[in-house]
Amino acid sequence: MAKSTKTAGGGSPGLSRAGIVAVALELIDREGLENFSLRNLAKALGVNTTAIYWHLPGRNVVLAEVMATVIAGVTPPAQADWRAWLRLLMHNVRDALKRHPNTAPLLGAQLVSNIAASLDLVEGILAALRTGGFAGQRLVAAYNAVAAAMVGFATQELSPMPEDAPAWQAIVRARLDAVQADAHPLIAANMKLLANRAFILRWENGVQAPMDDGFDLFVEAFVDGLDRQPRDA
Amino acid sequence: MAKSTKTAGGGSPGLSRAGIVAVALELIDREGLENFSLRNLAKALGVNTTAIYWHLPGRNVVLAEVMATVIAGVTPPAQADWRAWLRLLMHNVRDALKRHPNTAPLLGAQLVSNIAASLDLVEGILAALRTGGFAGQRLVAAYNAVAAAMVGFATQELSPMPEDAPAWQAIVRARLDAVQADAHPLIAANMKLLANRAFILRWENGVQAPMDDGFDLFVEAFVDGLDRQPRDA
DNA sequence: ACCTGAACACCGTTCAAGT
DNA sequence: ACCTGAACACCGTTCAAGT
Repeated sequence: MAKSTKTAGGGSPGLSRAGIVAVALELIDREGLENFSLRNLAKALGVNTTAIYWHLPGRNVVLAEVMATVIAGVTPPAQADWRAWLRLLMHNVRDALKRHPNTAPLLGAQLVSNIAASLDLVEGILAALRTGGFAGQRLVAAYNAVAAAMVGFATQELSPMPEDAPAWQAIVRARLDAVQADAHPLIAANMKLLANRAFILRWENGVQAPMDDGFDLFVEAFVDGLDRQPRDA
Repeated sequence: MAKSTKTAGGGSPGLSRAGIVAVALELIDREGLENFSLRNLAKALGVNTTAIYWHLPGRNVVLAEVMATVIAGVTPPAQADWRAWLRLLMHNVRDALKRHPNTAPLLGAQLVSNIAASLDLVEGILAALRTGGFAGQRLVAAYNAVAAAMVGFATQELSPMPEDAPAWQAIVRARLDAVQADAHPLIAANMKLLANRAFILRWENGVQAPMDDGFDLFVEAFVDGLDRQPRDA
């Protein structure tokens, strides 16, 4: 366990903001968000914990920067088909989170991570909706609906499981085994299709048990429905 | 600061599972999720921290139970109009989170809280979708889409702000002030409508700055769009 | 059965001090 | 300018001990 030469980028002096964030993301990918701490991060960097504070003001900012790198590049290039653009955006966000699923809880649930999103993304969504005919107050409402839809499915699909997976699996399975056909007929009738494939009834997250069908339906429904809403306030 | 007689329900011996959870929710409502700890909870209960462990196995279970009480009662009674049922469900979830906004991050982003949802809710969603004509694999896909839509908007709208609100507001405002009309024309043109009213461009959460228009459009778009999707796989 | 008390192995952040 | 070291005020959880 030697020190130094661990800056990931290979900067000359020692630490750098970008290097710290890169190692933080590696650490979260490997060990999970629950096990991430500035103390562990400092250890991985071969440095004293408090050295981080010279480059970044605190833990929340580190996490915001981590999320910013995760969702960098999700904004599709402009195109005439605004519905296709929105679909592509939603898929890009999900794909980005799939690459770093342990960061999923940081997106959406924390206002901190709002700053992670670029203004180009905001402008892109507004441009797509403007092409679609939305303006004024309706443009803002549609923007908020898109922003929510963009992260709503994937953050839940990919949210991490409890630490002790086997115990968790046992609880959910016991719950499913106890389902009575008279009280919950549709759950009972579709048990094989639902078990570990549906929210609330699963014991693995989207990494092990992807919900592609549900996501595709969600995207199609949302974009189709958005196109059917009135344009002006 | 006397001890005992703080069980909220007024149970005879001392602590009770329900009493602990009730006080935990009060504490989170009052002080926020960031400042919630089992040690604070024990103090509020007038008891040693480790006494909680006799009634509940750990922090995560306490939080799951808290969320269960928050979303208890969101499932609407069955009705013939399945679209109206879904709309009502989505509004009920949002209303429940509005009553306890500090718990919003617990819902959706944490697989733990999955167990907070009742099987009646699952059965209700399946029944509504079955009435709408969904079956088999498409039923499961539609269920997952509904489950995501149900919590996706509200959890983000109501997610808490960073602890030091003024500093946060300053950062977001500075970002908005720096918007250039040539680089981001639509943001610039709609600045007054967007500032503090849109995701990424706000500095207050849904408690201070509700997003009613965005939520209503989200609900209408999703339900309309869902009704337009093919029913069979 | 229900709770206390001590202990273990951690946290984020501040601040003076080094180089 | 950049990092170390000590210190402060916390955490969740385990486990033996009390009553």
